[in-house]
Amino acid sequence: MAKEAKDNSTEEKIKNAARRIFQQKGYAGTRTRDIAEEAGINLALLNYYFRSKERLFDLIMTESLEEFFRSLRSVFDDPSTDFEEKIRRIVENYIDKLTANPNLPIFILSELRNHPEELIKKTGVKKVFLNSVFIQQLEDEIAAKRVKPIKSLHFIMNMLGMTVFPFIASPMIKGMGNIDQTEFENLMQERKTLIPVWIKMILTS
Amino acid sequence: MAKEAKDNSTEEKIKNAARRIFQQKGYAGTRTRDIAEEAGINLALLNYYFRSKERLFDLIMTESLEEFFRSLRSVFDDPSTDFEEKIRRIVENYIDKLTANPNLPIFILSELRNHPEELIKKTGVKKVFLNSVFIQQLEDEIAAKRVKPIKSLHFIMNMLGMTVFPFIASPMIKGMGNIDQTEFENLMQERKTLIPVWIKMILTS
DNA sequence: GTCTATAACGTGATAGAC
DNA sequence: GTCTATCACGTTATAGAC
Repeated sequence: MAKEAKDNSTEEKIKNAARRIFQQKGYAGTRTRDIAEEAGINLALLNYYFRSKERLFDLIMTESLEEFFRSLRSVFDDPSTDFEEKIRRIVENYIDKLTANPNLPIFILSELRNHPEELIKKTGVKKVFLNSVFIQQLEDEIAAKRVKPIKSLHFIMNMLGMTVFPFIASPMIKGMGNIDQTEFENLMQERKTLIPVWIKMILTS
Repeated sequence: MAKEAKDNSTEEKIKNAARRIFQQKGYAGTRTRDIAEEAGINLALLNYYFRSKERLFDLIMTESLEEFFRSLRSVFDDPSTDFEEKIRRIVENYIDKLTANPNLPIFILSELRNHPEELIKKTGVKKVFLNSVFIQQLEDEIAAKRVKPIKSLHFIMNMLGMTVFPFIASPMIKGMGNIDQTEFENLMQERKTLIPVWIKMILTS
């Protein structure tokens, strides 16, 4: 073997630790010592590889955004699926990603509070949504009177609200329903099929 | 005048400054010096009145939770309004409160990440929701077959998701739609009447 | 590349004059 | 009650040996 597996290199170990802790505690709440300990390395190595806490954070944030929006963009702009199929895929995609990584949305949205303009740019969020095939298909459905008129932003807020909000509020939801993590995840699996049905009801009834 | 107006007392000035900054930057991201400056007083006074950053934070958090859940609880448990009326009032109540205080949900939910158990207790969230008149009315509607069966938690996630999520994600929403704060608030006003209609569609169509 | 030791700095908190 | 000055400590970052 000429090289180590990427995941075991020191650099990757630090990045993985940093990702976990930054996403859980946010930038200000994270100490570089925690990252070093989580990575099983010495604190000095963090600065050796990444120069500073801030640069490491920017790297993690950029990768998180990139990784999260890339797959969504591919669904939004897939010309080979119709409107309803896209809804199903988007909901499924989000629920799978957030089940695997429940802290991601609140991490992104918390940090967004403090650096809105700059992070919005990085997400490329305008291109992903406003000019997407998906939104065009929604407008086509409305024009053809196959669905009732609705503003694109209202539609998006409904779909993302129903899908993403439960993850953001999961401690609250679990408290309200007296359920544990497993039961919560089961509910979210149910929502994969329920949300597209509900959205269709909103658009047609 | 025997007493100063409450809002102008030094103690209140510090509390108001602390509320603004804690809610915007979170506990870890806030420096006591920022609070002092925002309040227009000296740093030492903060400790004179509130003993420590942590005690001041606990006070702000407790009051934020209390203030936020008290009015909701009164709607959830009002025996004089029917099911549909409660939906309208809850949505309206949330949208009004969050329009006035948009940082509140992400503040609470971010800090909840780090102290779930303890904050859940303070909210009294179990009593507010699970045993509320509102949820009982939902179950009655289902039993009487006036609405289709739906799990209470799914129902709550939908209602809160549609209502609260846009505020949490507002920088993202504004970026997506290329809209400013005023247009965003107009959309939220529209949602006051739209969301109850959408929820009804989900329950009956 | 990796470590130990430490410098440099920021932040929460307090002492003490007024 | 309010201020200035300062302490005590924790954290980021670096120097330097290996």
